[in-house]
Amino acid sequence: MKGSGEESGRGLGLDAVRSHNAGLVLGLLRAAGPAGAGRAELAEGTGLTPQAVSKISARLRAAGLAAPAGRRASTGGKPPGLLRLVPEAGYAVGLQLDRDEVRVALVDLAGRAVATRRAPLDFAAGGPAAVEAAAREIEAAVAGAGLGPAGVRAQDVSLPAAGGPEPAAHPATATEPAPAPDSVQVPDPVPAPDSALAPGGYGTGALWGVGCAVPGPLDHRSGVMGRVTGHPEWEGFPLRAALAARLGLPVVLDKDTNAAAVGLAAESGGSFAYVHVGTGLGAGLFLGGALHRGARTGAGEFGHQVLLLDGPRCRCGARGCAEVLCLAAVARGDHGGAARVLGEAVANLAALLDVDRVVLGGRAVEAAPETYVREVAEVLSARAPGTYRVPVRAAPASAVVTGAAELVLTETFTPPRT
Amino acid sequence: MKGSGEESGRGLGLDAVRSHNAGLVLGLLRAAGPAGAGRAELAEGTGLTPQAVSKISARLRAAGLAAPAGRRASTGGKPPGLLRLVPEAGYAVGLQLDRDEVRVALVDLAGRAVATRRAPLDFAAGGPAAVEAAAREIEAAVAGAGLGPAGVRAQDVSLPAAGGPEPAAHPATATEPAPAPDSVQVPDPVPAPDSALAPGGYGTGALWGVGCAVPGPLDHRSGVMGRVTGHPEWEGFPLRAALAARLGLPVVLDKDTNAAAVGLAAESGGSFAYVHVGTGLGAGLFLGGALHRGARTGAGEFGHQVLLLDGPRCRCGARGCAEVLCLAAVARGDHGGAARVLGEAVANLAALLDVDRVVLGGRAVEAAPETYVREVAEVLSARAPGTYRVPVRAAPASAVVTGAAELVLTETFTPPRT
DNA sequence: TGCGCTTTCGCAACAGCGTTGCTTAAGTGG
DNA sequence: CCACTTAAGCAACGCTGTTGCGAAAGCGCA
Repeated sequence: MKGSGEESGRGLGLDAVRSHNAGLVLGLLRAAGPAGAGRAELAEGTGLTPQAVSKISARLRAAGLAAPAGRRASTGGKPPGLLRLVPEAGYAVGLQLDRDEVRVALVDLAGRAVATRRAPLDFAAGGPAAVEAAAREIEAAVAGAGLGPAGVRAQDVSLPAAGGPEPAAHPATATEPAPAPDSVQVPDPVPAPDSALAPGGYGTGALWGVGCAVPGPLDHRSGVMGRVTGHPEWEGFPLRAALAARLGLPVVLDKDTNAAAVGLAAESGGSFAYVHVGTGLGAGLFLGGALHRGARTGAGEFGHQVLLLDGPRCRCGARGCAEVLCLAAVARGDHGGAARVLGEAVANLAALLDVDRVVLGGRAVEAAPETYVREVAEVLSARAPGTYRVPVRAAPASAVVTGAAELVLTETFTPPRT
Repeated sequence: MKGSGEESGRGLGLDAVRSHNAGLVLGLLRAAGPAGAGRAELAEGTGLTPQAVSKISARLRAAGLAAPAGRRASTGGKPPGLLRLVPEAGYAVGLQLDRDEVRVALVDLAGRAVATRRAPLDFAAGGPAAVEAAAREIEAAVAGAGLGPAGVRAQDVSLPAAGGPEPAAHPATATEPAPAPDSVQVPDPVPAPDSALAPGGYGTGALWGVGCAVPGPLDHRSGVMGRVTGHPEWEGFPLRAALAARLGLPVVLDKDTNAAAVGLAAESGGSFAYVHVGTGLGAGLFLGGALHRGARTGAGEFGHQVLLLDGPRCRCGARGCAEVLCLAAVARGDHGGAARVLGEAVANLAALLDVDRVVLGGRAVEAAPETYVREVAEVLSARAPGTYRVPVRAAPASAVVTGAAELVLTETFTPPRT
């Protein structure tokens, strides 16, 4: 009955305030990286009082999510004590079920993948088989990283670091209280969306949940699959519930394009579109600080916009869709032509939504990233009404898996708007 | 320094909680209409405790924004006391500056226009002249309705009701404390976005502000005009500041399409697109409970999406824009053809954003509303991927002016999501 | 008519949020 | 060596929604 917003009623209580502000501070800490941030800049960045930041920081330190990170040089007074995020305080699993493979990424709170796996997948075998295959890959990744039910703390294990080596510049008073190393707490299987920072909730090294990214239509709220093109056997399969039951973890289900968008938003914020060129054309829309899923999780159906009235017929029934034009060019190996068609479609989108930037991804883009970025940017600047140029870049191939993990982490972090 | 969110920092405080919850209750009261609503359903609708609703209601009654509205029949226990919105507790001015006329609507808290005016406007005369003309119309409308600096209370004056007669069904214990009838408080000229409900803020019958809707590009945050097509003399004109200085009232500036969308959202909520067919094609996007303006108030540039690659050249420089195709048909008098082109563009939009419904407006639509609604709905259902059909309807011709006033009122009311 | 039941609703006490006022700590710079 | 500056925390405060409980008010059955 409290402020934990159901869906229609969204009355706020004190807990909502605490959760929001803590998420804001965590978002800033995350953006600050291992160097950490001072309380003054946290206060500046959040609009809160320094004293409020102190109280929130104390709660975060008590929860093990933040730790002191030394002091910065003085600017004439007492040098500020820095605070940093403790990345190994929690992990999220990113799971990508694609048409031919399954990918898994174990991601820490800083957003870094500490373990990744990929394996072939027979998508046509249907939901239960895919759940089983995914669960095995997840368990292997978690076990390999030294986490999971066995209960070994993360920092005791040497992990195959994905990124570069961490700049170990913490000459600090490492007062990290080293919580009881005996067990790893697994959160409640039922998702508790905004109570992540309740005192005592979660534990160091715990798995916070699984974010699952799949292509095709689905319902985000219920976690049930829709009619995946070419795979009618998936329609109506309750993928989220099946994964949650199999793994004993909270699961968030979303389209692959949405997962990538959420992941990219954690890096840079703002409002933008992630455009995916794979089996079809799709887009993830991050607008005004939040992902836009639409009324029925159908937003981002970007490929079936008509670009050429009376053009060739598309599998969707219409004529001259961007998808049929673009994929025909890809099939010919004409990435330049595909990119120009894509550019027109993206320009339509950019004009309609006034996005800050555009990020391209998907297998076709990975095949020739420079071509796509160049051609799309070209069309965009030719079509832009004013002098403003929308930046275009390509996403890494891992954007979807990593973003899937971010679906879980986003519930705790509130990214600072840019 | 408090929770009144600037732009980047959005730390919440108690005041934000109060403001949000009060807005939620006011939104429900507004939706309930003159019949009023019981405390239990307000608690249900907000997710708050009945006791919290009681406290909030007491504040609203003290502020004059809500009043008792009798009792509902018992369901076996003590009959609930009803609460209703007091529409005459405040007014907002809606101002529409179009290319050939100025329109003004004085709107009460219930969203009803209690006075309207329209007059020719020489848009080419530039900003200052338009401001002066608009100010005169506003003053005339306010004086005619018995409000304004003279300070006559609204309920003492017979108003030219725009809608039907109000169903006077209030057999209640009218305990309305009748605040001092001597003066009408005019709010601070500097907008105070979310402190509208501070005890003692605003007064009964007061003007809360002016919402100004104009075509063409502008910056919502700064209130400065951009390059209006065909009227370069408007570029850079600080319309919001000029109006605020001339009128001594807070002013909100936005595109006409956005104003209409906000106004329509107040009626029915949800997420939808308002599509305007006038001098150009534009759209107002109400997504996920909030208007989407985009990074530079440029969202809704709906007309310059390319529908026909290598089609006829548009004034924007591209080829085959929806606008050039649609307006060519309108110029021929071929509303059916224009509507079908519009339908394709709307279908692109609906697929991309997964909206609940589409509302059509603008002069071309007013000329043949049934044709546009029918043809657009036809294209939409032909292109819809699933069985879901997006409802299409036409907006009244007053949608933009009324919505402009709603730009002001929205800061106080939080519409319940649907 | 009387009594039990249901529902409404407000008073009073409460826990928890960020804020304010003030004190103490820990550096820099003349 | 002593102002001066900046940082950080303790304590009190105002305010939020919440909880507990009792009074008020109508229904329905004996």
